[in-house]
Amino acid sequence: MPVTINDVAKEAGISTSTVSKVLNHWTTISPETTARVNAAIAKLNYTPNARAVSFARKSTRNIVYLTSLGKDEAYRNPHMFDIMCGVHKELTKHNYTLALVDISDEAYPGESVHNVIEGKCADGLIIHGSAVTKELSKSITQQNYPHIIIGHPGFESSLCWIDTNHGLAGQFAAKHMISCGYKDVAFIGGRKTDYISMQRQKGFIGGMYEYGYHIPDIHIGYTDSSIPESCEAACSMLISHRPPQAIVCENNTIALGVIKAVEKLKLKVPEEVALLVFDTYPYSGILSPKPTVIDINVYDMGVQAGATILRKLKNPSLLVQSYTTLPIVIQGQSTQPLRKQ
Amino acid sequence: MPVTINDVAKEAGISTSTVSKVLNHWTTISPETTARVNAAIAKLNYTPNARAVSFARKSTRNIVYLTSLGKDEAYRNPHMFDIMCGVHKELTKHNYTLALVDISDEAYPGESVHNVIEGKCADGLIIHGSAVTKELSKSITQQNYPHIIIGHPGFESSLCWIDTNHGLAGQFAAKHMISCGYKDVAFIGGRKTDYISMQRQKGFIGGMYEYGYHIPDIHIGYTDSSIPESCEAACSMLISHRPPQAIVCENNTIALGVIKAVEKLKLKVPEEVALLVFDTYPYSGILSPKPTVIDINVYDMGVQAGATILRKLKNPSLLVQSYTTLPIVIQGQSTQPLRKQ
DNA sequence: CTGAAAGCGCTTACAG
DNA sequence: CTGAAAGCGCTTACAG
Repeated sequence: MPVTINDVAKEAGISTSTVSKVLNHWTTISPETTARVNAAIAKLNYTPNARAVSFARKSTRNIVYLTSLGKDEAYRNPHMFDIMCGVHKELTKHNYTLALVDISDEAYPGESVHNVIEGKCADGLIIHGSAVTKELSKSITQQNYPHIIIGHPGFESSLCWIDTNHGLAGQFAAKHMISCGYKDVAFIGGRKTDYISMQRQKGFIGGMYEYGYHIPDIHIGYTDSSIPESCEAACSMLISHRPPQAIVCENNTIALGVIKAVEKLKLKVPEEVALLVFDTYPYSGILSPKPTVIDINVYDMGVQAGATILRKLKNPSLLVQSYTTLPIVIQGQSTQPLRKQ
Repeated sequence: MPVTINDVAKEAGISTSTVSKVLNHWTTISPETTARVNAAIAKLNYTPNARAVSFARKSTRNIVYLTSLGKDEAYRNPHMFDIMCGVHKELTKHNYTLALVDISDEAYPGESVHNVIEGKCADGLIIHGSAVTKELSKSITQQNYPHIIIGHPGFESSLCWIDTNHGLAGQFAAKHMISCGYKDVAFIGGRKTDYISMQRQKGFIGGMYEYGYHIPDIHIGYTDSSIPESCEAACSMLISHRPPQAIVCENNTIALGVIKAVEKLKLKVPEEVALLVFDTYPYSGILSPKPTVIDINVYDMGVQAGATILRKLKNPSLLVQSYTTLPIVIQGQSTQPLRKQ
C-alpha cells in the first residue's frame, strides 16, 4: 500500500491541505509546521504520486519531443539525438519530463501532433524542423498550443522556432580562411534547392566579399552531396587553370569526396590545398589530416529549445523566432596560416 | 473550455459511466448506445484527457527509458539511440508512451530509478545496461518493479535482461572465415577485462576449433581499442614469420587501426589479408574497401525489449534472462572466398 | 498561519 | 444492458 498525502497528514497531526502547501513551498507556513511535516515525510518515506499531482494541477510538467524515430535514424542523424539530449537536460533541471513521439509512421500527417494536443498529455511540444508542414503549422497556431520548432520551418508563419544562423556560419568560414591568408577559396555545397547549403554559401561569399575577395562562379560547386559527385567537382576545380588554395565543404559527405579528389591528385593538405568542413560528424575524428570544422553546438541548441518552451509556458503570447547558438571554429590540421612567400 | 466525458454524456443523453464503457470497449453495451455515444463524441470532437485516465486507472501506460543522455552521447553511442527507437516503436504500437530519464548526472547512484519508482510516473523501466549497479539491482528487485535491462548486467541476479549473444556472434565470425577458406585467422580485441570482447573472442576461437583449426596465442591480440595500439598489434602479427590470412577486429576503432597497419605494409585487402569487423558504425560505409561486418540489429533488440516489458506488466512474476536477436553477416569487400591455389 | 471542502476527469465495483 | 456513486491523490480558492 503506497503512502499518500493523507498518511503524512495523519502522522504529522496536520491537515492534508497544509501538507500540500509544505510540499509546494508556500511561504505562509510556519517553520514549526514545516518541520513536523518534513519529519513525517521522512519517517514514512513519502513521495507524491506524480500522476495525481499532474491531474490536480492540470499541468503535466511534461514536454513532448516530436521527431523521426525510425530504424537507423540514430546513424543517419546523430545531431538530432544530441539536440534531444540538450532539451532533456534543460527540462530535467526544471523538473519537467520529456516524452518521445515518432512522426515517421503516422496514419495521416499531423496525427501525432493532434493526439498530443488533444490528449493533454503534455504542456508543450518541441518539433524537429524536418517534421513541420503547413497544415501542421495551421493547427498548432489555431490552437495556440505552446511549441517550439527546432530549425526554421522554411516558410513564413507565426510559429515559434529557433535555429542556428547558417549564413553566419558561412561568414565564419570566410573569416577563418581570410585569417589564414587564403584568397582563392572554393565552396562545394549541395543543390540550389538545399536551404542550409545555400545559406552557408551566401554567408561565405558575402564574408569573403567584405574582405574584398570575389569568389568566381567556377569556384562554386553544386552537388548531390554524394562522395562521387563531390570528388568530381573538386577534381575539376583543382586541375583547372586556376585551382583554389582552399575548399570549403558544406557537409561531411562532400568533404569525403573532396578528400578523395585530393588523394587522387596527390596534393598535400593543407600546404597545396586547405580544407574546411561544416559540422562535426562521428567520423570527423578518424579523418586524416583532422579537418578544421565550423561547428554548431547542437546540444546547446537543445538546451535553448528547452529553456524557450518553458518561457512560452509562462508567457503564451511570446513569439520566438530567433537564431541562437554561435558557430565555433574547431581548428584541425586541414588549414593553417599561409606563410608569406 | 475543453470538452469532457460529461459533455459527451449530456449530448448523448446517457450516463457518464456508460460513455466510459463505450470508450473502453466493454462488451456489455448495446450497439444502439454505442452508436449514440460515438455520434456525440464525433460531434463534440472529444478526446479523453490522458492525465485523468491514467490517474483514475492507476496505470500510466508510460515506460521510462533510463540511460546516459549527456552531450555527444549521440555520436559516441548511436547504437543506444537506435535501440531506443526500437523500444519506442513497440511501445507506441501498444499505446504506451516512452519518457526519457538521464542517468548521467545524478546526485547519487540510483537516484533516478528511485524517483521513477516512487513518483509512480511510469508502469515500468527499461535500463540501458551500462547504467546498472548492484545497489540498483537490489532496490529494483526488492520493490519487484517491472523492468528490463538491455545488456547482461555483468553479474548474477534475478534482474530481467535481454542481450545479444556475443559468443554466438564470435562463432558466426569463425563460420564466415571458414566458409571463405581462411584457416590462419587472427583476432584483435580489447583488454581481457572487456566482457563483450572476451565473449566474442571465445565464440570465435571455439568456432574455429569446431572446424579443426586452433588459433595460436600469437594470433590473439589484446589492445586498449585505440587506433595506434590496434595498428601496432596488427603490424607485429603481419610482419611475423607466420602472418595471418585474415584478421577479425572486435570493434570499429580496432578495425581502423588494422586498416592503417595494412596500408602501412602496402598489403591488399582481401587478397593478402582479409578483414572482418563487428558492428556497423556510421562510418562503416565510407571505409574502403567496404568491410564485411558481423552485425546486430539493435533496433530489433529495442523492439524485443519493448515487447518484453509489456509482457512483464501482464505477468509480473515472469523472469526474462534471454539472448535475443541473431547476428547477421553483412558481406563487404574485405573478405572473399579464397581461390584454390 | 491553518483547515474543511470542492474539484480535477475519468474508472469501476455495485445495484438494478 | 445501464446508471448512481464512490474513489483515484492531489491542489486551491475560501473561510476563519
